[in-house]
Amino acid sequence: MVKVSEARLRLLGTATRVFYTEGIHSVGIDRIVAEAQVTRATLYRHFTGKEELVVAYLESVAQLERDQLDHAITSAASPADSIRAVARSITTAITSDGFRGCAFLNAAAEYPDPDHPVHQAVLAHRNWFATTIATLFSDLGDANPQPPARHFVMLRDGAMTAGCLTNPEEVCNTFVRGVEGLLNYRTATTAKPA
Amino acid sequence: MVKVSEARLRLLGTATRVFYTEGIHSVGIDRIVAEAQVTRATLYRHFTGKEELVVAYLESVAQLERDQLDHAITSAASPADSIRAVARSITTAITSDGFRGCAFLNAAAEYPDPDHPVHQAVLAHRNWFATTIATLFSDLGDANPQPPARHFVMLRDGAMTAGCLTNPEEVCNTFVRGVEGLLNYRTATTAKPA
DNA sequence: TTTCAAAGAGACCGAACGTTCTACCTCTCG
DNA sequence: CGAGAGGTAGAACGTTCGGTCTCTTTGAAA
Repeated sequence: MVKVSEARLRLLGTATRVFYTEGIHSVGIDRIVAEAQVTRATLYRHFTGKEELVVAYLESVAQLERDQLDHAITSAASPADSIRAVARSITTAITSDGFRGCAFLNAAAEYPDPDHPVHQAVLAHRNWFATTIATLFSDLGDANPQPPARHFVMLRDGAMTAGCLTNPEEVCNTFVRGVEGLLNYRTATTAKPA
Repeated sequence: MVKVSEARLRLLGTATRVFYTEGIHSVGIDRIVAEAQVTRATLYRHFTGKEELVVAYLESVAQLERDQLDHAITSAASPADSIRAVARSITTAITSDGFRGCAFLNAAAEYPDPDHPVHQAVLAHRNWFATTIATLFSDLGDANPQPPARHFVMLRDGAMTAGCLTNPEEVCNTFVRGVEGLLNYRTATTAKPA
């Protein structure tokens, strides 16, 4: 049994919460250290610096999303239902309390430099998501799953971004309509019975 | 003739460029003052502080977008072409050099507090955009223009956000396909000949 | 010519930033 | 028992932050 440091967990937990709700550049490590009830020295024993803490924050969120998506997909009855389950997990996120948009898109807005580790972490997670969605459309019988997958991701990005700027329910409605339209259009053209 | 301060123009110009390409919290006023070849005192003579400069930056971009959109709309032959023209202005932006996403979405990511003036400036511009698009779909003959308008905005947000994270051409392709699909679906159901 | 606002030059402020340091405590494992 | 890792506590580092200050120079209108 690997003993996971208690202080490290508190550190990463508060970092996740504070970075997500308030932004990254806006909050200093003093805030995180104080709210995690940890001293500065402890932070720098577990992380080389703020940058590494930010990357760890994003990777913890990425792990969470991967778990959620895996669960949603594997517990779906059909390929089409898998996509609907993914859509539902997105609408659930958007309508949940304290929703502040996509952690990765927000991070990318703060770290525009493509070479920066934080930006790279964002790109890595987005690549995983894109290929995962493409696999779903491939399972749906589409020979060329990229176009509908990109369409789905575009709707998802728009919904996640606008979800904390306008009425979340309306955004969710528009999103699920779009996804249903995408599924209908696909079956109407590529025509392989579900 | 109202003499517009030369220094103020330089200030706002460099602020626009630097804030857009590097983010807002990341750059201090020293950078802006230095690149604008202006002293600190001059900055604080024209703006009460950094916050006001940020708002001025966003409003200058908003003015630019309004002009572009007005021109695109008025020079279109039909209501449907107006929407296509708007879509084209978006793809043009995405594929242009130095594209870093939507200035407003990026700003919102850095200012999550809904009461903050910067956040409010973002919301104001987004409201204008939403109503403008809704008017276009209304002109297209749709009795209930909100759903397709929201769909359009969602695609736009997704495209603008992803346009600087993945291949811009692919994003544009997906976006115009989505818009065309939206127009087709609309005419196929609401059924008023163009 | 006088006047006055705009701008330049640059020192200065307190605060916050991310980071490093020493010193001491307290477990657990060998 | 003793060593060492992980934790606490807190001072301190130099830098940058946003913002204010005084003083001088410029230039055009009154």
